Amino acid sequence: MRNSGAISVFRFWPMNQIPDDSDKRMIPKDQMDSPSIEEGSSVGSLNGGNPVLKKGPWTSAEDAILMDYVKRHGEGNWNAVQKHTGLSRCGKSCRLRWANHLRPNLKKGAFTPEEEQLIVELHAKMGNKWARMAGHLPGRTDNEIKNYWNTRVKRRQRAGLPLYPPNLCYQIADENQRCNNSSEYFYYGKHPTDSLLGSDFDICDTVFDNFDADHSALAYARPFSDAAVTSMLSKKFGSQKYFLVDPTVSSMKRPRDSESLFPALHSNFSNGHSRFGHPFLEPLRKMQRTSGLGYHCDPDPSSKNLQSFGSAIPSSHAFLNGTFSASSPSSGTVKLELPSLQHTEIDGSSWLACSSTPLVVVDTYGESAPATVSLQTDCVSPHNSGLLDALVHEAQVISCAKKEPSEKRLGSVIIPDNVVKSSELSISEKKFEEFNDPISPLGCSAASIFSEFTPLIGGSSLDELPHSNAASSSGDILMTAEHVSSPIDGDKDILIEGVSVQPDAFVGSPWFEDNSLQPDAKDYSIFDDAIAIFMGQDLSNDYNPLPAGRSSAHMQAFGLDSCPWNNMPNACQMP
DNA sequence: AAGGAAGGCAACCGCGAAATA
DNA sequence: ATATTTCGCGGTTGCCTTCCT
Repeated sequence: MRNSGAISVFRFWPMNQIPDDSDKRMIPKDQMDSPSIEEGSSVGSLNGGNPVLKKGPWTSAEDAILMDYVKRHGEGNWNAVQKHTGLSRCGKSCRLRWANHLRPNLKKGAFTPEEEQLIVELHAKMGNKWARMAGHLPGRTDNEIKNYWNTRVKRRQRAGLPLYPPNLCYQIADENQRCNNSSEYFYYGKHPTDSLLGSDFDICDTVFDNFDADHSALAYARPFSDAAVTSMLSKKFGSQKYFLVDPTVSSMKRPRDSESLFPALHSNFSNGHSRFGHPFLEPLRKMQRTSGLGYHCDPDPSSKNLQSFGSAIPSSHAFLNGTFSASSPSSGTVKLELPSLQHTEIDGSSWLACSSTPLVVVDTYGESAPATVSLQTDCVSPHNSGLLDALVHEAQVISCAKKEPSEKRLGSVIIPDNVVKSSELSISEKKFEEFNDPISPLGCSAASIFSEFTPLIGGSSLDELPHSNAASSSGDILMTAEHVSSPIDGDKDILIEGVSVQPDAFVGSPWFEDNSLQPDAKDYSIFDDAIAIFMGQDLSNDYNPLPAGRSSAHMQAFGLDSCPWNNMPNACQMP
């Protein structure tokens, strides 16, 4: 029994995990001396008729017993395992062991780059739905994926990199545009609430099949079912599971200071202004209200500007990295579960009811009284999804609303006219060329964005590519680049980077519909806003020094001497 | 070489949904 | 219809290994 069982077990172990003597290595010290841990001794001892269920690492003998049981009885009815075999393991533990280690066709070992990419994409769309993600990765377990992701989060946090590759953003953006044109934007249920119930959120299995490492040919990406995701997320928010804020990780374990990791956030904290008036931040507001975090709820509507967000909302990384930086002076621990590109709201219906929800738009410049605007977006807004396409959609909304400049009706975000007028940011093709200059700081920085999915030469991990390498290796065309410079922590500039994309990614999109030949600065500003969100780019840490004159000129133009985000779109205040 | 920190992995726990009695 | 059981998922923890100082 013991020998044969052990042999059969070993078939499923990778070479580096053969559970021979290593079993003992894994045994906690307090169990090492216990006879029950020895091989073949896992048959439960009875303690007053109730077997003492064993915990901790499994021995090969236990594995053999479990496998033998499954062979005979099949999977399921895990609680019966202990009864039939005497194995001192609870059914739960048996199921877990089987699912994660013993079942056939398990793929062991490190994830391949393809798998890693797939995980990233899946996570961008699904969030922390490990089991579902595992369904897209044959031979991989949810636990494996989960561990991989958690490791990735930590690793990229340390590196100050966004969790999601930019090409994901464009893939979604491009696809959303296509779907928008075909009137099947964002949800597929008969009614938004159908999918809101979370019943029919399915990721198209073909989405990632053709995902190419060089991201030159973006596969069809079915747009997210934002409502379904909303359901998922709202559930989490409803249970106060927000982003994970782990002060120990964030403030103690990070080798880099918090500012460098979440510079945008930091800058927001520093300046009290958020760059993004994104409604997905509202849940965090609520969270803060209840958690006592830094958010100051100002009852005065006139003060409902971005300062509220600025105090605690990570404008980029918090959402892009899936974890909330504790660089903020948060005094408490708030759990923020969400995929990096997802946001949600506490009340899942609030955003869906967008058509009837007036938004109070506050001009942070104080040049106009708060205005109530009606959303002119499609009723089904992606705001609630928090996914990539949601952000893209919002940017598109902004862009579309631009067509009505006199009313400043921008859906959910208002771009102050004066920003554009005074920004000197009209980007010409010449500027593109300038920014595309690989020598220029921006060129390098922008290109660095794409490091993640830039094929490595001799590298083993997609995560390890240094920025500088990517800068030169990226052959993408830098479509837009915009500097917004402002002193951050002294002489640091914030570089709001343009994004290198596939040239056709936005051609024909609302971004350029009206100004395809000479896109104005507003388009790019909007575009970059969204991109900056997507990228989670280390806006202040990955900054690249600008030429002094240029920098100062922009600073003056934006009036950013004291606040780098002053020119940012005003937030819409949800009632 | 030693100690500590970080990484990585396996397993457990709590909760909720589904199935069953 | 209700209570109980089973199952599955996601979050978290603990331990070992590896890396760094």
